[in-house]
Amino acid sequence: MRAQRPARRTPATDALSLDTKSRILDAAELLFMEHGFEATSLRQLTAAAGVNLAAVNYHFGSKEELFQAVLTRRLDPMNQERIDLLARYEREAGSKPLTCEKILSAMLIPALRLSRDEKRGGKHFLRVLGRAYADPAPFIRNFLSAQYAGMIARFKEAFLKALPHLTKQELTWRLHFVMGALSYTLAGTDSLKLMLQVITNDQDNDELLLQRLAPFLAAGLKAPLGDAKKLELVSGD
Amino acid sequence: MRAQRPARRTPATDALSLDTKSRILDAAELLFMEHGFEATSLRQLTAAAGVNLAAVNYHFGSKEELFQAVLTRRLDPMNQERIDLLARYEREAGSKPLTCEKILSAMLIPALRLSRDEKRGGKHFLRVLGRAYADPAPFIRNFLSAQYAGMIARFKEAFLKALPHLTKQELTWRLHFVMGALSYTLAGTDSLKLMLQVITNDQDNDELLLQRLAPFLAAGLKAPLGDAKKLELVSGD
DNA sequence: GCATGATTCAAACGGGCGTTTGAATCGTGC
DNA sequence: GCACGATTCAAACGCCCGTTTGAATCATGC
Repeated sequence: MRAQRPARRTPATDALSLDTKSRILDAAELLFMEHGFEATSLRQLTAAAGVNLAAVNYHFGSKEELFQAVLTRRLDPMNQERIDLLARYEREAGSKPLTCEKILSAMLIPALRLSRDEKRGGKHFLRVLGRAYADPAPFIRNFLSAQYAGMIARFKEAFLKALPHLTKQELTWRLHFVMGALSYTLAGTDSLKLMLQVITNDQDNDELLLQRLAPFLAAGLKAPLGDAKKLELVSGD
Repeated sequence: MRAQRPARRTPATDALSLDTKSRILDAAELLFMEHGFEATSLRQLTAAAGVNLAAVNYHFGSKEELFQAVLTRRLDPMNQERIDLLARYEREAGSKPLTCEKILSAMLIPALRLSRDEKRGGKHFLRVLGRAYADPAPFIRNFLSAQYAGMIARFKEAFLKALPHLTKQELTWRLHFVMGALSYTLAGTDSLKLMLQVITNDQDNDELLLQRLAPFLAAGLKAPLGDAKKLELVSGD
């Protein structure tokens, strides 16, 4: 029933006359960001893409598979870029262990590059991704853990060398916090900016943002092990 | 059309025979956590609560207003508890400024208390909340910024005193990161635990978690101001 | 220039959605 | 013990959903 892609291409003179598949992916990226997965209907999506309603099921199979395609289109290259950058840093450092900041850079820079690249969906995609992290739908959760498993394992190994005072378990938690702050920050809904009264007119916004995030995360990662007595559920007064 | 609450109460001998309103709120909290707002239908919700389909519209007006009621029921007391705890700490400290860790405790402890209180919805609510942070629906975003404005302003003021080396703007960003790591962590979907291969059998899970989160966040908040040259978008090799 | 398979299209399918309605029931104050 | 407002209930309303269908159109290889 599904087709192999034929060799046909529209002459690339008009940037708007892309593949049907690409037009669907672009419209989906935008609308999933604006309204979320559940609240975006295939009717408004195909209308925005200028394609027939049935095209999504024809090219992607289902709405869920379309969502996974939206994610994988950007996420696979970004995570590969992270791994490659980390490998390059390690090569350049020779036998010396990388600093925590350097490893963090290998995580943040590809995300920042993507966010600034309007031709690759820019910020739209990162918002969709940040929202997907919090989505309880099983097909999303399974997809994301599969997508991230390799990259996370690779970076955990690198951080372990850079932070020898941490146990494996402690590092796992701290990486969890890092991912939290990162996804929350990159997904950055406007309401939260409003909530914190951040002024965000600037276009180089994200660059400034990551320059602030990196020292924060590096300090957190390097923190000494906690006393396990700092937080007490004191009830009486 | 809407009614004032009458004095009627079922005899509290049976914990399951609550108000219709409370039963709806409890079922909504659970289902919104499991499936999200959009993916939860009023039919399954009212069936789970054991009430008539029309009861949601009768008691709350609409599905959206029900969602706000679910949030406000827990969030208002929790944020008030945070403010009160901070005030108590300040009183106890006299004229000395609070430490960063102490202020953080005032933020984290009420959340931890709530998360461990099964009678107040326990973890369910915090997941709903974490997910709401990432939701693009305007009615949710406006509601959340209104709910948080007072609490955040109060804590920002306290942190400013504890961290005199930070500018107001820098602190705003760091609080943004703190909220990100906190909400992501408390919302903690299982997929992310899976992704990071965290073993989470323990029931006192959340307590351990916050004991790890607090030193991480404190270190991040106390970090020296960044160089603004650490992150470079180097492209060539 | 026709056969073939890929793609597009309009239309319809069955079903679930949030909300409304108006009558039945309940609980209380008089 | 009755009147009245609060609450519950079954049923229906109108609408939009994701998906499927089968015919029309297109692009290509022979």
